[in-house]
Amino acid sequence: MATRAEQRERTRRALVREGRRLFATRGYAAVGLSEIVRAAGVTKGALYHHFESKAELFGAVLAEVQREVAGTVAATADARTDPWDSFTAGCQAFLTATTDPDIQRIMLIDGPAVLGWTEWRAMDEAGSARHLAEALAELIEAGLLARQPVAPLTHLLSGAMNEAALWLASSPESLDDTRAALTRMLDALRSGPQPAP
Amino acid sequence: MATRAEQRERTRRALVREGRRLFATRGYAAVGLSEIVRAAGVTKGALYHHFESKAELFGAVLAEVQREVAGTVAATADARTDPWDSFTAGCQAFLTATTDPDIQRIMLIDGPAVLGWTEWRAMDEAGSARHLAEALAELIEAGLLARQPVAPLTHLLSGAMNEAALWLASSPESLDDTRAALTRMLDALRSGPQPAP
DNA sequence: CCCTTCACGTACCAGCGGTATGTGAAGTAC
DNA sequence: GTACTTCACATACCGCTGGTACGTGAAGGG
Repeated sequence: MATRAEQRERTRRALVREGRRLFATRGYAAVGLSEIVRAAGVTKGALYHHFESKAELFGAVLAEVQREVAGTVAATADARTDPWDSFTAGCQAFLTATTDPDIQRIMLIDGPAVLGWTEWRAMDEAGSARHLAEALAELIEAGLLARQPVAPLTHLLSGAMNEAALWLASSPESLDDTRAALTRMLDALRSGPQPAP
Repeated sequence: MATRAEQRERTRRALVREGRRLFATRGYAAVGLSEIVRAAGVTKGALYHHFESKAELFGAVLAEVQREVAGTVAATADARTDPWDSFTAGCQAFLTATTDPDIQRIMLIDGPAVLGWTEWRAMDEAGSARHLAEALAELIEAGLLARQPVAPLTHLLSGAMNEAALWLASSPESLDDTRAALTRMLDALRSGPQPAP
């Protein structure tokens, strides 16, 4: 019917896809493995052949989500030429992407609790947070931000946007206000030659 | 041996105390009820007489932690007379308090995942986040911050400090840099008459 | 054609959160 | 004092969960 590598890939994809769907809608703790394997059309033997634990399956799901968000942010930022414009556009894109409740549940709510904050941070660093750190470093080099260590500022801004996105999920009417507040905060940090308003 | 109210209070305190200790050191999911009740010197019957579920016990623990942190922040802020000084000192106090890994695990890592973000937010709002919102409102009234909706800025700053504290737990050598970055961010937001540096 | 490998399926288990019920001391009315 | 009620637990038990040991049949290699 198919080669082994193909079959393996298909099963793995099905598990990650259904796991993601269920984890997103009901949360990591509330969904059992039996439900996941049933939805994926396989058994627990298959799941434990691909993943060492329930947490590792969740890790694969989270990695996928991180890649998507990072891709969206990078695409938005790369579409701009002006460094500062690229930076702020990337931040707004991140805020938009992470306002999706499904992404939130996996990436921001369950992620740290299931994998531990350290591992979660490592995955975030491999995703959108890396873009943020690089962008900040470039802005400092270009003189648009005060010269300072990049890491603390990265975490401050990353945390600010994460929390803002979570809040927006329950207060969507505040989207414009929050965008404005974020822009105000970013602009306030700006130094050096300002463009005409 | 004792009145019923006294006994009840003692048992409840023991459960919350041991629950907090175990949740803090090993995380909510990794510690079983049997271990908690054994440490508290009671049985599961006692636990379920006081709390409706494991999650509710965790909620009581989280409430206690929130009260402590909020108390520390309020005490620090109230000790200053100048509004802006009071505000920044409160923020730094929050950063210091939440750098404790035990507090982090309960308040920032497991809290949202166990209780759900909405309920977690409500408890945060009842704790230190309320002080933050009030302080920001006063600063706006005093003309030290640009007139703007308070809620978005509250969440941006709250998230920034939460994430910074979590990061500091794994990078304690960056404490000074992070404090400086936070101060820089807060000062950047300031408007109106600046004092002489 | 045979042997090995591998991608699962099957059967099972310890331990978990949660519950129904028992029990004895603390409180209460007379 | 005594009979009755309330309450703060203890005991015994259950369904279900994540995890594991082992079986199986098709794919791949010589």
